[in-house]
Amino acid sequence: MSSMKEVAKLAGVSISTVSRVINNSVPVEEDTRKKVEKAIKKLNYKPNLLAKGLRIKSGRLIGLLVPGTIYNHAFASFVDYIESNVSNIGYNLVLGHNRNDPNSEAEFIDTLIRRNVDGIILSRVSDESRVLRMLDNNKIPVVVIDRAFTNEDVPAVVLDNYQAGEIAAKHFVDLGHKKIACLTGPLNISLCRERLNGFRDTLLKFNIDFTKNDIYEGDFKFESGVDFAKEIINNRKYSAIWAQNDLMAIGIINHLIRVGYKIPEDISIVGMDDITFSRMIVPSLTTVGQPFSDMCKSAVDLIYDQIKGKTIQNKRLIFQPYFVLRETTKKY
Amino acid sequence: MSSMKEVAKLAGVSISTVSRVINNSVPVEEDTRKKVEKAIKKLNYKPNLLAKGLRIKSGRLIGLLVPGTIYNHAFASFVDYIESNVSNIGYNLVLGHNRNDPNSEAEFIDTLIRRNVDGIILSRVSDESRVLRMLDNNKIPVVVIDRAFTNEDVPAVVLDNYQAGEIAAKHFVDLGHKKIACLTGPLNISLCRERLNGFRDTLLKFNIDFTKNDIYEGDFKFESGVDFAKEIINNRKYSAIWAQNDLMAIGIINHLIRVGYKIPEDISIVGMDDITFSRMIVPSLTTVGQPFSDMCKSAVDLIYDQIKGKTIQNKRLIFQPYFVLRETTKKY
DNA sequence: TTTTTACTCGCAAACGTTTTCAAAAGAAAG
DNA sequence: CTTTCTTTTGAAAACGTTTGCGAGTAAAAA
Repeated sequence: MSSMKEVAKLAGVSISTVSRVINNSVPVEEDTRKKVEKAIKKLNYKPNLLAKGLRIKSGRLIGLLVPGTIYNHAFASFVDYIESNVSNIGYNLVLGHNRNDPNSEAEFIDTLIRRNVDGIILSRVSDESRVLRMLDNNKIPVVVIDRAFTNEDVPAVVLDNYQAGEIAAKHFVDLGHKKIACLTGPLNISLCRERLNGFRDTLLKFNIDFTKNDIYEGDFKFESGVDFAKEIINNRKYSAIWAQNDLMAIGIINHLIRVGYKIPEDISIVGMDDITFSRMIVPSLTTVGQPFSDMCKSAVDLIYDQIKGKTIQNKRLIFQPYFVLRETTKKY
Repeated sequence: MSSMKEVAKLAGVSISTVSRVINNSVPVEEDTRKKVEKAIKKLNYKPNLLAKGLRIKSGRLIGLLVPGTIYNHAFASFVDYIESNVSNIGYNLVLGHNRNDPNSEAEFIDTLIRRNVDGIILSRVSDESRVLRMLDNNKIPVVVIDRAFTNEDVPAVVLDNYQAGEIAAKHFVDLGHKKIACLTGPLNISLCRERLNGFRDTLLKFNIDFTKNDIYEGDFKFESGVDFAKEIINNRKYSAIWAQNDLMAIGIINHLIRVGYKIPEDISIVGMDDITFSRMIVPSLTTVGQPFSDMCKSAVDLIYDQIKGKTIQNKRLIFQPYFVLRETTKKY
């Protein structure tokens, strides 16, 4: 790798001049600019990003912490979309998995800081307060996506989860269902409760019976859906089920089909997320989608605004879920 | 962020001493070590990685280039597994998507070099020769995963794709199928041809008719499977189909079920990859699996060996596919 | 012509580390 | 009591950039 010094020597100018034509921070005479540019081309020179970063205190990096993409396809989308947007604004993405281990999570954040990252995007954090403590010592732009912090000061890109519940419930109401269950995610997670609230409130508004007993707590995994299905088939109590993510919905469908149910004839099922696979199964999954692509774009926009020093007016960007009618639901 | 200078001042020693206790490169007296360690703790000091990297010419980063994980779930696994292993050896992962655009691909590699990455892992490259040219100017450890370069000098972690074809074919043979088709990936990709060769050779060895006409070229996407299914249902010619990845297999199944086929009663289908979703559909997909986790571990091991200066004996690590019997195949 | 102003450019410090070299101090040997 | 050898430490250069300051030159104003 050639350095500025070599470019400078070849062009017969000083290092500072080379720097100036590269960043064109200060006007340099057309003549010398040409010379420098020629030298740069000839040596195929590219500025070293560590040196630059050290000097200007910016690693030109954005960190992304995800819970791991294998068991939840939704996060694979996050990684993809975020990388694209990060790349679009001229940064690189350094990726870390939260292994449900606060320590390795903290260690990752730590290396990010030590790399002078310009921003950090977090989705699902093991230890919120610890992360926050690490972060606001150093003034690093942050945004959480998918799950807001309880601390309302940290910018967040989230879904209107309450409305997601409303949408699912409304769909069941429209179809005339009366016996409805909900398979939630872990209820210590607030977005699961919000979804549930929207769902419950809407059902009650339409005078549909829905009690504690109709709520089942899952863990967002496929098996969780299977287990739930096993649990409810004994008493054919429900005609409709909302699972709070597609993976669990697919688990439910999987088991119900296996034991001979017809879907949607025997039971209607709605998922949530609209992962790519939900349209690939038969019957294809009716679901409440999240605009992942838009949310990711907003997340890095929000980081970028902070980098540029804009004060962000709206700390919480709320996106609306959309309804995807497919084949797993039917009039009662 | 505090710096070495502050630690040094607080501990009443020189910067060099601080450096020495941190890297314990050179013995320092127990007394002063204690003092320094106390100061480090007190200031919560962590070495800046840009400065360090600049000095020792190592960004402590490993770059990963993938084609994008959204449309092919297999690559989501790659990202996950690679990140885990990279993290295990104390490095961070910087992720880039090859957008099927040689230019943005080149630009990504370029920034990696400018960041003094210690290694680069490539899976699916748009412009092999260009990437190679960029890479061996600078002596950066490289390994390709999933798809080997034609240049046999660059270390590769690949599947025994020929054997994958054999496994699929053998299974059909064992089940007594005679009319067999293959939906391949893009045939300009060598691994697709290898898979096909293994498949074809095995069928022919068992005197099963298999000609050009039984080969259909897909593009590894779901829709490709659907289209293929549409094409073949008119003449119920085949009793068994091998799709060269699960996504296409799922597409085939999807459409066949839709038009009333029973699987595996009417037709047997085998996929390839063993992505997480292949066990979640009904019927679950019989498939030829790739040991992604092991392959990724080997890939970063191979990088690590190169970083450590070991000369790697075996430039091509070949992994064996495994067979996963599920529900989409049946005796003829 | 002399003075002022504007424009280019180079020097050198700085960013936060590592590492070579040598100095200081203490221990061992003569 | 020197001399020599170890051991521990600090000073300073280096990694490759950016940037404040001032010098030099040319153009504009007096």
